[in-house]
Amino acid sequence: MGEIPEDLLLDAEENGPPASAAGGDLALNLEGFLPYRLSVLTNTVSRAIAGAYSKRFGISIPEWRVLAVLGRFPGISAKEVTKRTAMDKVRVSRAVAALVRKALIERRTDAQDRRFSILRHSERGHRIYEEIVPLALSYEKHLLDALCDEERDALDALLTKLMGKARDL
Amino acid sequence: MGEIPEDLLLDAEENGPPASAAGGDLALNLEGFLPYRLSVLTNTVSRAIAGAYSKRFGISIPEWRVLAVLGRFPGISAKEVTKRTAMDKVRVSRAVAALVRKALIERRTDAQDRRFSILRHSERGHRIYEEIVPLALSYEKHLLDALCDEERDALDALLTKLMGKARDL
DNA sequence: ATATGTTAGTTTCAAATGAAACGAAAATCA
DNA sequence: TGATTTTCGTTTCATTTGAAACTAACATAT
Repeated sequence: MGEIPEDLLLDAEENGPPASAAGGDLALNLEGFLPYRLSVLTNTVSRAIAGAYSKRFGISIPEWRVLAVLGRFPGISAKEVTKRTAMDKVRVSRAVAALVRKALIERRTDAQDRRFSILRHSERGHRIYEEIVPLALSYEKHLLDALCDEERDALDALLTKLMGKARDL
Repeated sequence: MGEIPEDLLLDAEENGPPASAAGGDLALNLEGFLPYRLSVLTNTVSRAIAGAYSKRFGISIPEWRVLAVLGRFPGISAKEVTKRTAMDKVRVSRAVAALVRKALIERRTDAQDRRFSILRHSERGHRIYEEIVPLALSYEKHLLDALCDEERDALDALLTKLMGKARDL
């Protein structure tokens, strides 16, 4: 997404009101439109975090996600990673391939069912993981610093509710 | 992003606890990690809305965003679109080119400063815009149906606060 | 005036993306 | 047993993406 404008969430009328307000009462002002606000916030956050590790460790966002989920669930298959990261299988496949190439994870084949892979951190991958986790957590903490305890609980509940609704198209 | 797993925001331990909890106390569980939750929610929402118009009207998400912002601010330049959509100038340039090609917007050159373009809906573009706006709004309404009035106000405030924090890396 | 710098917008090029087709392994059915 | 279907994961291919280089127009400084 690139540049984040300085005035996105500020006064929408700074450049004068729209010349025509689009027909009737229907008008969509992007600045206040929930899906749009979510999108801008998410991209801003993702970029900030990625910026903190992508250059330094030479890994992409999908690669970091795989590393992150393997930190909590060592030994799971690519299919499991798919479910736990909400990435599609092509992305996971490529991220896993890249991490194997960089020797940050190890891949075995499940002897019981040879369609499944068994993925876990390599030693070096685990060290990198342990370096990135505090970065990620501290950025999350930075974000949450804006909120008091009640607000955090409210946010948690709101995101859960919205996610529930978003799922049923 | 593709497939959204069914159990993403549910019990993280359904497949048994992690074999090892990643060294010390630092542990990042993606399911509860705010940036990740935002990302999944945003992608789910964006895809749902895009699905409602992209096939039917043959326009992409960036194109729709340009159309949307021109609905509220007819006659602005590509630079202005860039600021109001939070898209980088390359994306805007291509979206504008595509919309011009499809005759959904008209592009003139500002006589005062010939570097600037002047963009506005064509008749056909405006009709499409007026068809999509209710779709977008109804999806937003669907999302917000999950919340009561107080929750909506809370969400609004929370997003504003988070955006403020997200901006200062 | 002429040089230097800045801004709006486009193009280039290499990388990321995902739908669809694919191969291999396992499960189900005959 | 052999045939069909399903599942895990990879590959292919066409599209999308964005950083960097570029052009054109304007601004500023000398």
